[in-house]
Amino acid sequence: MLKYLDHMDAVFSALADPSRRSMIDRLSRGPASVSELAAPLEMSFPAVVQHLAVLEASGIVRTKKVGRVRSCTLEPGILSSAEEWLEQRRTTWQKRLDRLGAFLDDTNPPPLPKKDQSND
Amino acid sequence: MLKYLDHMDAVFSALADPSRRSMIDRLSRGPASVSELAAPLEMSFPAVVQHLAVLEASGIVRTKKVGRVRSCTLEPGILSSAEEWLEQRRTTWQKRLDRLGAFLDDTNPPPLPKKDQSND
DNA sequence: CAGATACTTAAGCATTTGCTTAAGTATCGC
DNA sequence: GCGATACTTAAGCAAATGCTTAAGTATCTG
Repeated sequence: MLKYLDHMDAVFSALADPSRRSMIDRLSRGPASVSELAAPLEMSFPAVVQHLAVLEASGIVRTKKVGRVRSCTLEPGILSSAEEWLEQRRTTWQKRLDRLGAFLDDTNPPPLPKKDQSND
Repeated sequence: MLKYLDHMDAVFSALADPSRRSMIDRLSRGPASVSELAAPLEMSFPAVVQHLAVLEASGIVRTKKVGRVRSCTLEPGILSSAEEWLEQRRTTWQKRLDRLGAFLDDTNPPPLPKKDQSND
């Protein structure tokens, strides 16, 4: 397997598949066995196991085998890290817009404190 | 190109590549031409154009050609939608933990405030 | 107009991904 | 023990991905 230079690669790659997102969705409601994760998915059991391996490699899911059942749980911190990456870029963009707005306000001061519409 | 059943596929797939994330990062600081996006990336120009096409298909980036220069801008709403998907699952998980905690508090009042834990 | 700049398009190729089937192995319940 | 259950592992394959080079086409600049 190829090693990810950036861990975000693994996280966003794992999130990029609808079957894997459905597994995450299921696990957000509580731990589940591999069979439970597989039940709603229309694919072979080994295919589900492979998806699970991707989720586990990314750190999104942790599993632990008890007897013959593998129990899977969500690791919410990893989802947070992805959220933070997105938030950071989005807010950088937003701040830039705010600065631009302030600059325009300074350069060209507000003429009338009207609320409804501008005309002329 | 294959049509995505779920638009989140396109968004998270686009985010899964480090070159594309670096392009998003650059664009979060303001609009840029394709050449500007390509400059820090150690790959051929057509490769960058292909990455840009992925970003544009996902809706994360919008582009507009002015003269011979294609100007690229970030579409922050798409990043928000990805953020919301993650937040929703993470908070569903968190709420479940909170409910579980409340249940345990009701059933079995707190004995000792321990901080350590080990398992496996 | 001519040459430089900024993409654009097409073809090809190695690797990765997402499945499949066909085998295992390791508990569990009687 | 013995069959059912719950995975596990391996091999194979079609399609998608991430590049490449080699050619375009516009649009500026002098």
